[in-house]
Parts: sequence; structure tokens; C-alpha cells
Amino acid sequence: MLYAVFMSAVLPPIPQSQEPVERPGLLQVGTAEEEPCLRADAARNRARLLEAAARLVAEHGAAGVTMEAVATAANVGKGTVFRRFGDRTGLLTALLDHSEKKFQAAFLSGPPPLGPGAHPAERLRAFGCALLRRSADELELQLAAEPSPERRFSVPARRVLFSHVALLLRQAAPHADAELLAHTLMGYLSPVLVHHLTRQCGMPLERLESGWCDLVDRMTATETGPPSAPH
Amino acid sequence: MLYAVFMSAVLPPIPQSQEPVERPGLLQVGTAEEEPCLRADAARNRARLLEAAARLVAEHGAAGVTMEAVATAANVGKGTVFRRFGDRTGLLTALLDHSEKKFQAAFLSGPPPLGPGAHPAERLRAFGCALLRRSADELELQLAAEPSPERRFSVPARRVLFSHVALLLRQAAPHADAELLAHTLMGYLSPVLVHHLTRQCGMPLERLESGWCDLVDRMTATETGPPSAPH
DNA sequence: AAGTTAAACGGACCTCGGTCCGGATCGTAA
DNA sequence: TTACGATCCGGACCGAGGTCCGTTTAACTT
Repeated sequence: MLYAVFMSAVLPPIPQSQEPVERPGLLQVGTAEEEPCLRADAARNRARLLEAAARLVAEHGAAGVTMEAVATAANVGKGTVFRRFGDRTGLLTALLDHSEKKFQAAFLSGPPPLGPGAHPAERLRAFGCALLRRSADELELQLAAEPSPERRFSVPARRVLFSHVALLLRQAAPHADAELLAHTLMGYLSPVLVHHLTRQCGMPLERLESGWCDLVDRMTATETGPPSAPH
Repeated sequence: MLYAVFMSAVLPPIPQSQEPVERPGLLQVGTAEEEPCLRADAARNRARLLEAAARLVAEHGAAGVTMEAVATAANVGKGTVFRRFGDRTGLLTALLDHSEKKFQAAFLSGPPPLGPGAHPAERLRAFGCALLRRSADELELQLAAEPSPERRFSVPARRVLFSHVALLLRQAAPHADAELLAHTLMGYLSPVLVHHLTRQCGMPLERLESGWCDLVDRMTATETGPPSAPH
């Protein structure tokens, strides 16, 4: 008993794991229908909520998307929003899900140079430029949908992008630490950086794109000499 | 009048600008004394608050550092905490300020290879490895002190690090877009990435250090061919 | 059609970051 | 020492995210 009290003070409260919340972001090959088999009322409310959220974004910007406001606008209880989307980040992510899947389809199975067929380095360049442009639109939502630091790298959508970059990088620079380089490249494409450079520093998107291509060239250049030891 | 109402709905509420809150992070060359000339009681409370905060971090981790808890532990009102440090991020940043200044001193005026005297590329390698090690300790605090996305690049401490990297980069790779490359490099050293790679992926710090040196080598390698056009 | 159950609902409730302002306190000038 | 004004203090207050749990309801069974 004492042990239980002690543990409960140290460990996270309870796994709980009833987990009815959806995990968007993965491109599913099969049915193009609605994600899971929701109960009729649940599906209806989900649609209402997404519509209401989109309207709020259009009217008051991402900052105006309060969980309570969305619930009210959708004529639904607050608890329902959280049950469906887990948290605010989940809701915002769901709003981005459509464009996300379109993008995944483009580089997974679309035409070259983004899709399969072109040389890896070429695909990398195209990938970055496309992602930069996508981030430039939707910037506000992308920023607002940024998850908390702990989860940032676990988000399915992000893992897909990362894996793709790592894969291309392994082909284009076989002797490098592709995983670390991929993280570096992904950092360059992150919405926060894009926001800072374009909105706060006023850089034109073209400069970011040139920078990306230069970056890819450096990453995939013929191998450097023997690696120098760390300090 | 209508105009005023309209504006007040669009613009941020009021500049307010009474701004008694401190701006830590800059290394001041002159007096090593306490930052501004605070009133006696203010200085006393500031010290109490920092001590209380540090104790809470030690006891319950960064997540246990609630503004109210800190205030209570310091026998001080909640408003006082905000008046002194602005917000939670400010308080956490203040906790890191000492180590921050030590680090700044090391690469601004310390002995080579970190400080002036060594070749730029060499200094860059040393800089990254040192920053990686510093982030590895203090990781929890660094993460908790991460500001909101909009301010992330405006924080003085971060600007100092960035400027330093950009400066060295301009020397080591004169023909590149040093600013963009510097942002890329800084991303590699960001606490969130370090946390993910070391804590969530279990990578040893040595691998991150090797990766950094490799990265620097690629950035400062002899110029690549003519830049390819963006896609 | 009635019964059963798992799922969904809704809103009261909690926590925590952040604001506000009347009142207490310090430093200084007379 | 007293008086005064700038600075600081404190805690009530607010908004928003997130949780909980008693109630309702869709879907399936008999």
C-alpha cells in the first residue's frame, strides 16, 4: 500500500490506454473512405467539429481556435472534442491531414522528380522545395499544430517525411551517417524556421530554396576525407 | 471611433511597455555584479525565487516548477514571479543564465580551439561539441525553457550563439549563404533534437559529436560546383 | 420489438499560466 | 525625521487546456 502511494507519486498517473483518439498522418493504400469505423453520431460530430474548426481558423486565425469555441460552434460538448482528437494539437493536425496525405502520395508514388524514378539527390532537391512551398502556405496552421517537444519526433506524419529523407540520403551519400544528416535536413524545413526566415527576416522563398539545394549538394558531395575526431 | 474598435480587435491589445522584466542572456563585459539596480526587497525576492525554483527542479524535475509553487516556496506572491521574470520561460532561462554566460565567455574570449586563435572550421567543431555536451547536461531545463515558436529565434542567448556560428561560417565558407547554413547547424544542436537522439533513440553522445564534425566538414568543404536552380 | 452493451456524449471541474490593481515598502529629498 | 513618489508586492481573478464520470444512444442480438 505504501509502495503504491510511493509509485503513484513518481510514475505518470495511469497508462489508462482506452485510446479512442485517431492517429492521422499515415497514408493508407486501401479504402479511401473515412478513417476508422466510427459510430454514426461520432462520425457526424467529427465532421461538424472539423468544419467548425476550419471556419474558426478562417475567421479568427489559428489562435482563435479554442477547444471550447470549436465545441460550441459545432453544437457539441467539450469532452467530445478531446475524445475525438486527443488534444488541441490533434485537432489542428487533423485539419492539415488532407494536404499531408496529398504530399505523401506525391513523393511516394507520384511522377519524378518528386516521386520514384529520378536520382536520389534530384528527388531530395525536389522534396525540399515542395515542402518549403507547402509550409509557406499553411504556415500559421503548421506552427499552431507543432506538438510539444517530447512528441515532436514521434508524430507519424513527421516520421514519414524523415524516413523518406533518410532513405534518399542513404542512396545519395552511402558512407555518411544518413540518420543524423536527415535530421539536419528536416530541421531546415521545419515550419518554425521557415516562419522565422520568411516572416520575421523577410527572406524570399527563392532564397530558402536555393539554400536547400546547396545544402543537399553539400550533403551528397563526394565523401570528405577521413572524419576528424570529436573534441 | 469605429476605427478604433476595429483596430483594437486586430492589433495586439496594448503595447503597455512598463517592462520591469529582465532580459538575461547577454554577457556584459563590465561589472560582474547583479544585473540591474533592483530595489532591496526586489533583489531579495529575486534571489529567493531562483533558489526556490532550483530546489523544485532538483526535487520534482522541471515539470514540477509551477509558477505558483515557486512563489509559495519562496514566500512570495505569484504576481511577483511574473513581474520579475515575465513568464515561465523567463524564470527557467534565468536558471540557465549562469552556465550560459560561462559558455559565452568560453567561445568569445577563452583559449583555443573554442576561443579566438584557432582556424574557423576548427573553432566550429569545438563549438558544436562543447554545446552538445552542455545540452546533454541541463537537457531537462533546456527543454522546459524552450520559448514559444514565435520568440524562439529572438531570444538573446540564442542570437549570440547563432551570430557566432554565422561569423565563423562566413570565414570558413566565404562563398556560401552563411546565414542559412548557420541556422541549419544550430538546428542540429538544438536541445529538442539532442533530447530525441540521446534519450529517445539512445544514441551515444560521441555519435552526435562525430556527426557534428562531419557536418562542419561538409559545410566548409571547398565550394561545390555552380548552384543548381531550385525546383 | 425489446434487451443488452460498448461506445459516445456533455458539461462540471481541475490546474496552471498570465493579468490586474489596491495597498505596502523602499529610497530619497527636505 | 518626516514626507513623498516611484517601485514593488500579493492574491483575487480570468481564460484555456485537459480530465472525469454519470447519462444517453447507436448498433447488434434474440
